[in-house]
Formats: sequence, C-alpha cells, structure tokens
Amino acid sequence: MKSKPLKKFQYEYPRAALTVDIVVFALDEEDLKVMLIQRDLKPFQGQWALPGGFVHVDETLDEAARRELQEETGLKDIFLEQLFTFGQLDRDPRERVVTVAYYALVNLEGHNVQASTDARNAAWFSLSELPELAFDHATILKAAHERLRGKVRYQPIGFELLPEKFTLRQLQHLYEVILDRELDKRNFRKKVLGMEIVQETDEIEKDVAHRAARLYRFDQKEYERLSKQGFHFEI
Amino acid sequence: MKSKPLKKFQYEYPRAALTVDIVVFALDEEDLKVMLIQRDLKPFQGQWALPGGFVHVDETLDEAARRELQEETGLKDIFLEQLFTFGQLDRDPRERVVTVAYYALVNLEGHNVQASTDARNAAWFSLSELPELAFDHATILKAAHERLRGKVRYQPIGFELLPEKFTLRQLQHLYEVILDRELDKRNFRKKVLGMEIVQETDEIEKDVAHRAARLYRFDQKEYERLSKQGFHFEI
DNA sequence: ACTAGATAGTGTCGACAATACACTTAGAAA
DNA sequence: TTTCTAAGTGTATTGTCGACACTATCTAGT
Repeated sequence: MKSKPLKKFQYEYPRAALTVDIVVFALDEEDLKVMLIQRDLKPFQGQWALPGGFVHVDETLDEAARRELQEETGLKDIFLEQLFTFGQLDRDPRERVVTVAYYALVNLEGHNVQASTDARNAAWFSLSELPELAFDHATILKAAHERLRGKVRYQPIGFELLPEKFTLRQLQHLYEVILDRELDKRNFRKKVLGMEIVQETDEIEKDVAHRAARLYRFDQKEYERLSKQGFHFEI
Repeated sequence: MKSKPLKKFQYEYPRAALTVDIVVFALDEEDLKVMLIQRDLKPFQGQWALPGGFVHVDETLDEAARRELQEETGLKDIFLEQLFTFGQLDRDPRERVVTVAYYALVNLEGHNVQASTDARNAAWFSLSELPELAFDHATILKAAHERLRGKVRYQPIGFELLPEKFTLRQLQHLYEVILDRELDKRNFRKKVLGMEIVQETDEIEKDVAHRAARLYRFDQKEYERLSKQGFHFEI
C-alpha cells in the first residue's frame, strides 16, 4: 500500500483548491458536440464530466487549461477562451474548489481525438443527448453553450469549428446548428461574401454525389486589418 | 509585538491564493469615474489600487466581492458582475495570487461613499486621469472598461449609473461618454422611447437655469417581460 | 446514353431601420 | 423684457434585412 504523502504546504488561512474545466465543442454533419470524460476516480466515479483538473502553482490559467486538455483528450493548438469562474461552496463534495471554466472550439477533421486518448474514457456527445454530468458541469456546459451562441454572431470564431477550407453550405450549417434556426441560403451568401474576410479558393469539394461546391477559406489577417478600421463582423 | 500566527492549514500541493478585485464605475456630469483605494500595506504601499481582497473559504466569489466592496468603500446593493479571472504568475510579487475580477455600476447620487469609508483612502478618478496602479490593476481596469463599452449597447445596464429618475439628456450623455461618440438627440429619443422600457413620470428636473426636462424611469419588470418574448435591447 | 437525384449557385423587391438635419418652446436669470 | 440655455419635436433619404424560385452542374444508376 502506498503511503500517504506529507502535507508540507502550509498557510495561515484555509485556501480553496483551484481547477480548470474545459467545454470542448465540435461540429459534425448533424449536430454540435461536446467532449466528455468518464471519471475513473471518486467522487462521481464512472460518471461523465468535463475535461479539467488542478491548476499548478507555477502555470497560468491558460496553460493549465491547455495542459489538461492535452493530457485528457490529446487536443492541442486549438481555440481556447476563458468563460467564467464558478465558485459555489458545494460544487465539489470533498472540499472548497473554485474552477475557472474555459470553452474550446475544434474541427473534427483536423484533430484526431481517438488516436491520442484512451477511447474508453473520452467521447463526443451531442448537446441534445447529454448524460448526467458530475459536479456542476451541467451548469458550466450550459453557460458555455450560451456564450458560444452569443459570441458566434459578432465574432468570427465559428470558423474554428470548420476545416481550413470549407463550403458556404458548411458555414451556413454551422450557424444554423448553433443559433438553432434556419437561415436563408441566398441572404446568407450575400452577407458572408459581402464581408471580405472569406476568401474564395480555386478548389471544390470532393467525393460528393452531386455538384461540388467551391471551397472558401477564412482570412484572419484581412479580418484583423478590417477590425482595426472599425469593421464589425456580424451574422 | 504581535506574535506570528501559526500556519495550520496544510495541503499536499502548493496552492495559489484567491482574491477578488472590483472595478466600480460611476458617472458624473463630465466623465466616467472609477473608484480606487490607496494601499496602506506593502506591497505597492501608498499606490492606488482596485478595491478587493482575499476570498474566504466559506463564501462564494460574489459574496467575497460584495463583502470587500462594502468593507473598503461602503458601497452595497449595487450592480455587480463577474468580469474575468486573472492568473499571470507574477501579478503579485509576494506569491501566486489568482484574482477573480468584477465590475460594478453605481449611481453617485444614491450612494454616499465618502460617509462610509475613510476619505483619505478611497477616491473617484476620471478614466482619463488615472494614477499609476498597483499589481496588474491597470490591465483589469482596461478589461472592465472594454466590457462596459461592449455590454452597455445591448443590455440595459447603463441605467445602473443613473439615479432612479433621470432625464433623457442624462441617458444620452451616459451613452456618449461610454461609447465615446456623439449621438443625435432626436434619433436617440426616438429609439429610447420606441422601446417600451423607459417610463415617463409626471415629474420634471429641479434647480436648473433653463427649461426643465421630464424625468423618466427604467422599467425593469417590463424589460424582463419583453426579453422573454424575444425583445432585444440595443442602442 | 439517358435519366433521376441532389445540391450549387444566382437577383429582385418591399419593408423597416438608421441617419441626417433645424426650428420652436419653456423656463430662469439678468 | 430680453437673453440665455436646453427641451422637445418630424421628415426625407439611404441602407439593411428578409422573403422568395428557378437553372446549372455533377454523380450514380439503369
């Protein structure tokens, strides 16, 4: 049996533990997905939870979030943004734990999650078919979803959910899924192509059983240039 | 001399200290103001800083923010919202301190700050005439200012900066100061009165050396009712 | 070779919202 | 009574949003 470690870090007043939790969104043909981890330790053993863990004392919050994400899901170099900090007293049954929640956006094609993590433990869930979640993770997930819905309309973060080259149909589908309403194809194209941040490529999609659509690319540089001139993205 | 307290709270791993800091905004005739506290302890002794302090292990983050606000400035029952959590490694020279930043909005007429705090220590500063700030508080203040500018346009939080009854001129002035641009009087009135959340009272302003303007009141109930029906506030 | 099936791609019109713009009215002070 | 200051009010123009339907292109199947 492993001996109990010494508790050698001492403070004058009790301190909350600090964690990060990450809501990772991805998109497939049907739906918005979120990545969950099945817990193998108590509490909530066996239940699904957001990826996350304790913040080390020598790393920033962003670093902690990226580290945990890579350790638990294999994902790295993805869009990651702080969401909110949750500090309810009873959110962890063991002791006082404050968690800084993040949300991340990833395109499924570019990042193979299965290859880099234990497949028994990590899985994508459709937002409409969530299992019961550990801790207050359902609350966190809901907040992340609301943030995404709100933010996607006036900041071009949605592109993070798509491969580098995408069709306008994919882009429209993305907004339809996140905003949960149908959009008019012609009006959508008019609007997107009217902004000069979506760049036509000379490629078309492949392996489709119908007329192939043109591929476009998001022009980050141009977006930043226009933003400085007061341009305001909006869908 | 006071004896050194015992360090009786022990943990297996080192823990960051957790604080809250609050950016309190108010508005006067000219300008947007922020409340600062002059520090009487090291580090940054004598320098100006945001009100704030350590989170107790038995209180939520919101509770900590409200408690610190009342202790240090006397302000209570005011609009308060979480802003962002700052976790740079070197933001406090003593040790690792993570701070959950809040911003607050207060109307100067309704809350007498001077009466309830040590006047040597707390003061309002115009955003254009800030002193050098302790820690990373300049960064936090900037983030709060940006959040306010962004949020005031699509959520009716600006009213928190005005007295219960206000003239449309005051309301317009508020938006002009926060958004930092001039607005057209007729268009502004048309828009505000067109939304049904600003309620005419039968009073007019007093003690002005010109024609007195009508006073209006923000109708929170009506706003909530309309919001549920999909109404979207926007200035 | 032809057909069926599926999605790509395209323009106009009407409704409503945003903007620009100037004079009269009311009250206080001199 | 005059002057000063801000309150209060309407219209015309321009720009944006939303509704709406057909032809073009490619693949797969017969």
